[in-house]
Amino acid sequence: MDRADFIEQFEQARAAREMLVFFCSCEINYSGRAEAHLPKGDRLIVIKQDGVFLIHQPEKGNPINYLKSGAELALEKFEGHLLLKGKYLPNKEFLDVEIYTIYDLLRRKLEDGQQQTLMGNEADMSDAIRDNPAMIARDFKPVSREEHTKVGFLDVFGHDGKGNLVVVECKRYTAGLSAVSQLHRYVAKIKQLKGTNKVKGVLASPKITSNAEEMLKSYGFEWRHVIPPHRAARHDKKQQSLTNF
Amino acid sequence: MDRADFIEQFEQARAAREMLVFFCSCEINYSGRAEAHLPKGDRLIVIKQDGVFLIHQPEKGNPINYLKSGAELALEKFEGHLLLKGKYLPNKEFLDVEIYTIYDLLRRKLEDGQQQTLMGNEADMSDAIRDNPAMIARDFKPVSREEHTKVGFLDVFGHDGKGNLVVVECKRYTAGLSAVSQLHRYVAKIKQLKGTNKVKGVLASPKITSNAEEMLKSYGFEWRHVIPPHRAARHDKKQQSLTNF
DNA sequence: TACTACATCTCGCAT
DNA sequence: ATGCGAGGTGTAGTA
Repeated sequence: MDRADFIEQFEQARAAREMLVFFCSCEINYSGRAEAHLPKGDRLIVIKQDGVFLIHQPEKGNPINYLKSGAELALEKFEGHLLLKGKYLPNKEFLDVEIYTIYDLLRRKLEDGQQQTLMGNEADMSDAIRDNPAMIARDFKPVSREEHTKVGFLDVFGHDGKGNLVVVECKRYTAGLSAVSQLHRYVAKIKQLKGTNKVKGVLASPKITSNAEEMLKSYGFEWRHVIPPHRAARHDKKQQSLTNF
Repeated sequence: MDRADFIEQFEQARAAREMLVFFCSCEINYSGRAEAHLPKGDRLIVIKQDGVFLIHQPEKGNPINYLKSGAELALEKFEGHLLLKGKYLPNKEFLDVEIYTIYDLLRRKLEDGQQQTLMGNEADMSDAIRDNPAMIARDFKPVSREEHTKVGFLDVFGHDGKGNLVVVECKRYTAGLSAVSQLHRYVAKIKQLKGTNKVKGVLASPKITSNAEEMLKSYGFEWRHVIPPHRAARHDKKQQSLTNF
């Protein structure tokens, strides 16, 4: 594509707050949270209406370079080719793209005010536990869920019939060492805050690594095998009837 | 764009392993690690040569829906419109896109074998500490760096002149509670493994949150103010001469 | 703004 | 394949 034509398309797209995507050959320098350089190659460049700036290589899922929403963009001529300069000032980030060839370009105003509905996240898991406290223990009485406290963010918090406070940490996937550390932190804080040692820690997840289980036991905590609601719905019909009502 | 034309373009692009991007109006269902639904709206769809499948709304940086490299795609007619079905079998993930209108399309084989060079990551930071151990303590002697052990991944490990083992955990940015927990885990493991209590924990980062600092002190650990190399290069000329050699 | 934790996290590396 | 931790993580929610 002709250089002057590209400049015009770029300016019009930005002025109209349209989405702009193009294939090009380019070389990239990033400076900000790190320093990075990517030699010349073919890429897809996406510029969104809100300033989001994405550069994708032909493989792999993540953009190789990017700036966040709110970035400012400027296109200028530079030593016989084009220089597309992006900056995101809040983080002092700069993304400079030397563009050698523009192959193809699309631009369009996209209309989309929709939000995704999602189920099966960690909040849904703590919901299920609150509604079926027997998952944790016969005598477990949850009193709060997803609560931000001075202690931190407790997934489920309650007590049992023996005068123990109970802290439950949920993980949607295999719980590892960091999950145990997190639980340990919460339990320690609760002990300190309430001035008691009668605090139990429970980790609820569909799976746990052997190292994590060992560490969990060394702290005197317990693990409960809990399958997140949406997966229970597909893998276990009985579980579904428990968790979805 | 005409439906039959789109089908042909899609099939050709996939057969030739080209990158394919298009604007469309669509409705999306995802099932796999969670269950999600996104009502009809305008989006950018990107299909990469390796099967990466990205759907972007007109704002925000991350794709609203996606499948990873290796996904299989199939396009079929469905009740008067088109259905683009993606599946990623290793995780039993399914991404179905009902396409109502195709606005524009680009496809091209992109040639790019380049890799990004990056400096200023955590490894560079542990390098700098290894080369300037006085950053941690006058008498600190590093013996290893970036080492995978049974204990975990130790950024810098060494000893001081008083017979203490020293574990250093680096963070490129503000260290929070989880960084302290991580350090605590490493120190505990080292104590257990070496059968000694003479193990010191040091957290090195440019910043630390107040809660994290409090927790750090309660464990008897210490914090060192360390600026990652690439930022030191821009903010402190003296630091540059130390760290870049 | 600072702080915290989730994420359909992704990715690389080592076992 | 699993385990583990980094990431230019991004993003949401709260104090």
